[in-house]
Amino acid sequence: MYRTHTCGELRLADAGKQVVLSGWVQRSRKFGKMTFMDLRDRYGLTQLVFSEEDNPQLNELAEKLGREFVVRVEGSVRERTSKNDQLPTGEIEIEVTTLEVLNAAKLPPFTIEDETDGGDDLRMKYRYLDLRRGPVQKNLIFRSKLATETRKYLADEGFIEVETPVLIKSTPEGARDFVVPSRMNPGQFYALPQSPQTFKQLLMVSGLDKYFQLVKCFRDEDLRADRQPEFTQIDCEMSFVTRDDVLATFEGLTKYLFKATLGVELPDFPIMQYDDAMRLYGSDKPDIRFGMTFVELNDVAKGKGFQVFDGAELIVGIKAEGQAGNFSNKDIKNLTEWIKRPQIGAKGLVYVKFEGDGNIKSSVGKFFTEDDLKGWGEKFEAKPGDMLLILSGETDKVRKQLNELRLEMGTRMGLRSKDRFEPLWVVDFPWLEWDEEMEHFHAMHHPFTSPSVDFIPKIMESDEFNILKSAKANAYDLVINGWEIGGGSIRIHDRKLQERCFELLGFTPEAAEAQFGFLMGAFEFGAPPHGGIAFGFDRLCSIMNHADSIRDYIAFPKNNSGRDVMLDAPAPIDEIQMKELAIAVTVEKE
RNA sequence: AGUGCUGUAGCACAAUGGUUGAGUGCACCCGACUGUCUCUCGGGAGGUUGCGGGUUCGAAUCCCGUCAGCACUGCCA
Repeated sequence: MYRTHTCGELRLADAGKQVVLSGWVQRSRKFGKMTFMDLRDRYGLTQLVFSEEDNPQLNELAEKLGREFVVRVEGSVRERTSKNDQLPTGEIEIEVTTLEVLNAAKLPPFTIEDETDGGDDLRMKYRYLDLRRGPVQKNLIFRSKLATETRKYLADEGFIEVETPVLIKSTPEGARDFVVPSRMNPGQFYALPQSPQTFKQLLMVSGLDKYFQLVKCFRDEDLRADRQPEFTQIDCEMSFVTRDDVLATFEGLTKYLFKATLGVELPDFPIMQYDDAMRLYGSDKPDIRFGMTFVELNDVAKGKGFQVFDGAELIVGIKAEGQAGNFSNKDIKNLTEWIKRPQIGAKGLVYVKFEGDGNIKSSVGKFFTEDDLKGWGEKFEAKPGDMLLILSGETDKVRKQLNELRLEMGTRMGLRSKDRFEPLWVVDFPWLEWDEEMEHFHAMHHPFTSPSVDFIPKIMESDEFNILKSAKANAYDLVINGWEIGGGSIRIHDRKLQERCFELLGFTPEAAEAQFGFLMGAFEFGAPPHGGIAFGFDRLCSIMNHADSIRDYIAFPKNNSGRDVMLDAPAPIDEIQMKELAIAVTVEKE
């Protein structure tokens, strides 16, 4: 027998028991004629004691054991003479009578401790050692708990989990597909799903009514701290529902998950129009933990002879409360440099300081009178001590830039508290987006998203650009603290509307039929109205725990360039394999 | 594809805007210690400064290239 107990469970009440423990040697401390050793497993640490006087051979063997040796010990539990109140098992120790080395261990490349000395890349190369560390195990345990609670809630709500295929068909729309060659069909390829979208819609046609799946999805796009090429979604679909039915169900799920795993009671989720989110926050995923909403100045700042503003499509600013005294000219200059970096790309930054003594200072003081600037202040309800930061330019760009500035100022002013979760729904996204370069529309969400009911007749009948562009999608995103956690929509379930949608997206009827004929065909056999949502599961784990990267919640993640550094994958394959698959490599590396 | 930061001992980092000896901490090895638990104390070993080239009397340091890691932009329907 390898063990009667784990390394985390023995207490003072167990004193006197004969026990068997197995685990890894965390660290040993030689102290004169005694040796203390911490034995570790997933459940905790237990101290082992060896004494040269009681058992010289055993003590000598114990002294030889290095870090991470795997051992099995027999012995008796006894009360410690000096206790350790930092440790759950700190009141007891094991007086070892038998010590068996199950496996020796080389010295690990970094210390396997909660506060490791290893850097990220080294830890990823030896991820199996990194995963021995408490904080990393804690993350995976959290993830497991979140998955269990998700299944529990959705099962109680009557959802059934259905597995959908991983080898499917490539579609050119949207993200790049990972592709798998077919040996039995030379020259042909499967694709890995970016999401089980069409399958879950077909399950609705089948009458399964409420479907969910914790499912791996794949996208062959560049990575970020919050983006991996393979990731997990809580994928759901429901029949005979309106938007508000879906929102209610998944607001319920989100609240339940926060309560069950973190003990956090979330407030009710406000619903924000996409247009308002863009106008007030410059983002479709606003961080509403703090205000500092945008105020537009076109009506009061134009026509005064300041050419930058006069030529701008939009003049818009934020108010940094009480910051007039905190930003020197040098600070403002640095902030201006920051926002002019190519990643943000603003042309310049205008400030107005309403100083505590009533003076007004501004970078555009020579173009505007004090009354002008006071007028701006009124729009912001600025008080003495406040500072305005103003950008101008093309509407879309300037909103995006000011969004970055707002978030940066929020961070600097300590307004983005990690203790608070502020969820909201963003709704009524545009249905179509005009692509200037390609000169055609593409779906903002995806081509199966239904337009809002009011727009359906117009879309079916009109080809007028402005009507099409103004159409709203019956789509919704869940945003928490400025992170997009999930998104979904009410789907199209009518063949004619779906055909019209593909037509607007530039598909020929033949191309639409070739790619999505199976779905449109299904719609003709009694498809119910339906809609759904998908949550980014990895992302949900990381935001719930304030992690910087979703990698912390993925057992074996890929690095920045999509490589698994532990496996050293991807890698070339054998000539024989290539031949069998009827494929050839034409370029080694670009 | 682009921009930025980083690369020095097993690990984390230091070394003036160029020259003398590339150091510190952790880990490791040896020794001392009967109540340690971040033990303590004494001693020791450990380096192609990512790689290639250039400038110079002299390069970890400056220049060019390259590779790798990270962050961001594009991209992610």
